[in-house]
Amino acid sequence: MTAELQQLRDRFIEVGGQITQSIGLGRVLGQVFAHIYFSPTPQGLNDLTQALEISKGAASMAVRQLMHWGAVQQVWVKGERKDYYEALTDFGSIIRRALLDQIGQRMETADALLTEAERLVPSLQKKATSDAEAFMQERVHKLHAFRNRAQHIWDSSIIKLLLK
Amino acid sequence: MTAELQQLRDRFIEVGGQITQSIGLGRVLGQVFAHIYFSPTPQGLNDLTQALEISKGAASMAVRQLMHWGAVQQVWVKGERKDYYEALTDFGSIIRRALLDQIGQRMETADALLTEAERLVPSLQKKATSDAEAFMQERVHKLHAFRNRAQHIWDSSIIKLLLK
DNA sequence: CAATCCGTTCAATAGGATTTGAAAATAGGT
DNA sequence: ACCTATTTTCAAATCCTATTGAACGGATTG
Repeated sequence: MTAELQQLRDRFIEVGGQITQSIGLGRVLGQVFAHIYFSPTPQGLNDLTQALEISKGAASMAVRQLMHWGAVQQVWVKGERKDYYEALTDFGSIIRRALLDQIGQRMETADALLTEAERLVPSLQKKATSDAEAFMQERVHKLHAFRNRAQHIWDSSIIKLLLK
Repeated sequence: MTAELQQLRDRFIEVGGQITQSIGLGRVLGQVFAHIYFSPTPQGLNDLTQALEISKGAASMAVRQLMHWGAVQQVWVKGERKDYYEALTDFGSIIRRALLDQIGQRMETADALLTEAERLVPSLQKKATSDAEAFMQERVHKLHAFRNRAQHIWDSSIIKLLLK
């Protein structure tokens, strides 16, 4: 491989790390995927620790996360005891799974709170509502309306990504 | 305001902080917005520092960020010198602006790299390409293809959010 | 079955991001 | 023009998260 190509590859690894870092997944994850993605041969943990100068633990964790999202798969290299990995390239599926995994629970947390708020707030309508209570009602209501719209947009975007 | 309502409000503030925290925007941002959103009257920096127990600096920065995304607007309270803020409720627009702002540059960075890669890689086709070079070509090509599709999905999702 | 090789775990640490708070800048009032 | 109230800035400190690496467990080999 020419020095030029190697340099390009390193840049991809760097940018991959920046991207995952910036979305709160840690630098290593993106770097590991980029490294494997640009490796013509399956890569073992050793290869990762050496190429990226990270610890075995970090490599192990990153690879497991990537497997969980189907970004990487284990391959069998005959005559070798080590685990080897290669990249999968259906980015749509990968991102879809990662998004569902990452954002799913947060949506549930927010949903739970909204549901509780709805349970509490409508009961106010019966009382002679103070200004403060009426205001609270309106705010919760607006939030609820947006939640429904967001849900819809979210679902249809996810489906789009899912389809080839 | 009843104790129950106050408690609910605090929970929204807490969850708001968790959400912005988890997407790498810092806890304060979400808390400040939630506080203002659930305040019937315009809020000054003092109100924020007291209610959320944060420093004046943090409050100032959070408010400015929120203004930049149109999540909050300054309002004039007559007879007061302080700046007061109230929440805007067009969440679609707010999120759209925040996304464009946050993800925009990253996309550009990645784009620049891909463009450079494309510039470098096609030139390889003329040479007698080694296996390594052919492989690199294929990988860059797949990435490029995805980029185009992602661009399309991104744009149409953004437009959906934009429209009421 | 002892020795070795790998992968995983997790407490400790390093590194980085967030927050503070004092100082500087700005705007308002007299 | 000065004084005061308020906001903004940014270096320093704090807090938190990602990463390390030693210890463990499981699996393979001779």
